[in-house]
Amino acid sequence: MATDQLSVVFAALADPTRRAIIARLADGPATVNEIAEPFALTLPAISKHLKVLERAGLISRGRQAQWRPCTLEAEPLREATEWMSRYRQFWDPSLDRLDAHLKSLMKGPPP
Amino acid sequence: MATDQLSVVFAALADPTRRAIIARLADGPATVNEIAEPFALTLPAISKHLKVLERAGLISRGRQAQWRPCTLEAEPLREATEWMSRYRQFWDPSLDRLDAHLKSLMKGPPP
DNA sequence: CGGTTAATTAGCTGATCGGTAAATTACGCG
DNA sequence: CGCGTAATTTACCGATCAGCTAATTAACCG
Repeated sequence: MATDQLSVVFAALADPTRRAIIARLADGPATVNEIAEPFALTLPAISKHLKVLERAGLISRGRQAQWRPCTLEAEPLREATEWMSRYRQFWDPSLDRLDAHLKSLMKGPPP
Repeated sequence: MATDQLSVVFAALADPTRRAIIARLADGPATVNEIAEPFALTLPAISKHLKVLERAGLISRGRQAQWRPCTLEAEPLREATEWMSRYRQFWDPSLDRLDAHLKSLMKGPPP
């Protein structure tokens, strides 16, 4: 894909397994084995997904003995949402410029 | 990446060239040559990017003589935003559960 | 019809991705 | 120390991706 942060974040989200991991971490931190449990994947595969999420800044990792608990870090989601919000007028009818214009017209014509 | 629609949309957004194309189309429809003009890429490369955006449902294409004008279709952005909004509480302080709890406490303890 | 312009398709290449199996690191404990 | 458990790293594979050049299709114009 590319090297800028936003691209890395979107690329990380473009995989159902990684989105499921995020969903799991929304319920609280978890170890790698706990995260891997629901998936029909090997541990190394999960480890790679976690690395992708970490590079995107979407998770952080602690260190407790031999466990490395993962925690959701949602800040990049804010940036991604921010980028998309620039186009919100194109899909949110309540923010459509024409819609707003028509509404202002219906409130009464200018003098 | 994967085959579900959300993955396709995120994958499409995970490229700066494609995001720039979206930004361009926010100013109105454009032909392929117009879209390609600002980039140091060949036309076939742009054509491929447009196909990716089209598969993601982010653009639609008309047909006027030999021109194929592209139009922004932002509906998938709504779905993507919707998915991210599930985790909004993790980055938006005003939506944080603990934050809300503390605020309600400060308004005065229950009887 | 032939010529021009717009855009796509075909075919190739190098890079990256997602997965596995096997080896390795790191820690806790007897 | 040696063993078990957690997790990562390494090495490798097939598939997909992003880019190019060259060839092709499609539509207009004279």
